[in-house]
Amino acid sequence: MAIRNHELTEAEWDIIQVVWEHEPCAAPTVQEELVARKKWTYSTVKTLMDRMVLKGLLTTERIRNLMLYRSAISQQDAQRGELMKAVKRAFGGAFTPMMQFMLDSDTLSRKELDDLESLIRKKRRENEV
Amino acid sequence: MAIRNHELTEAEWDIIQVVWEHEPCAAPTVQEELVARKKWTYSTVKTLMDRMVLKGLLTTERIRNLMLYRSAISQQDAQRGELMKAVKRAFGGAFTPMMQFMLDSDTLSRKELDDLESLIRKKRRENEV
DNA sequence: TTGCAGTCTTTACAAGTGTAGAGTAAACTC
DNA sequence: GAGTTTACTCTACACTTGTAAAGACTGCAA
Repeated sequence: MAIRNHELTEAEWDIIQVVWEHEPCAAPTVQEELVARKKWTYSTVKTLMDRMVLKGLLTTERIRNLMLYRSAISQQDAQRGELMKAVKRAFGGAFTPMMQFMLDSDTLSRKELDDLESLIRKKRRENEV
Repeated sequence: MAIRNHELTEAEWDIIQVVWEHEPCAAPTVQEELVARKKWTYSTVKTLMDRMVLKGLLTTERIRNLMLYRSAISQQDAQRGELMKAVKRAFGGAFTPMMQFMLDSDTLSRKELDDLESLIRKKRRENEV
């Protein structure tokens, strides 16, 4: 099973996030969940979801005449894909320059810096064991 | 001057990177630089570049009958935009979860972890001064 | 002064993305 | 069982993105 590059579009991100939270779920559920933020009609959501099935991002199961959707990729995989894409495009594929950039460019708040440092410490302790 | 969200497409990234390196430069220069990797014809490159001018990503200056291009956004801005987009889409807009993810998911090598740690130390020292 | 080399302009087109209306079918309601 | 609701299917359309051919212009070389 190859490591596939899961690239989601903006709209697909909105949808799959609702699916992760509610799966298995039907298209109307997703639409209701998103209508406030996105003002999408049912048709729009349903079309997007069906296209995602074609792409292998969601799966369906028909129960009588209700269509249930599930995610076909994990949140982790999608997150990794998105992150990789950014690193590849903007930083030549290497993480260290990206880190460098974040640290140098006031992208991170002081709090975030603190958090990051303690995350690393923790990680390091785990590894040493 | 608002903080614009500079979102570049894949092809636009390829092009602007050459422009950053050579600016001011003409379209044929960019095409020659990219033809090995991308196999784009002159027409393709020129079309992409002109669209980028319309979008405000590049600027032009006509010198006699040569068109010179310059980037209209800095590499930093573009990098930040790309990073922000990923963080926004995949991690709810917060950096700490993204860091957490990288540390937890074997996205980073040991070397990268080391680098990161020393980057942070350095940053911290600078801040304390 | 005619043609060639280099550059630019115009136009096009297929695939992907966001968006949705209209029609249909099943199911609940009275 | 007829009407209303709910969900689904089919079709469409505009915009963006990647890709490029064809034609036009211009300045230098012979």
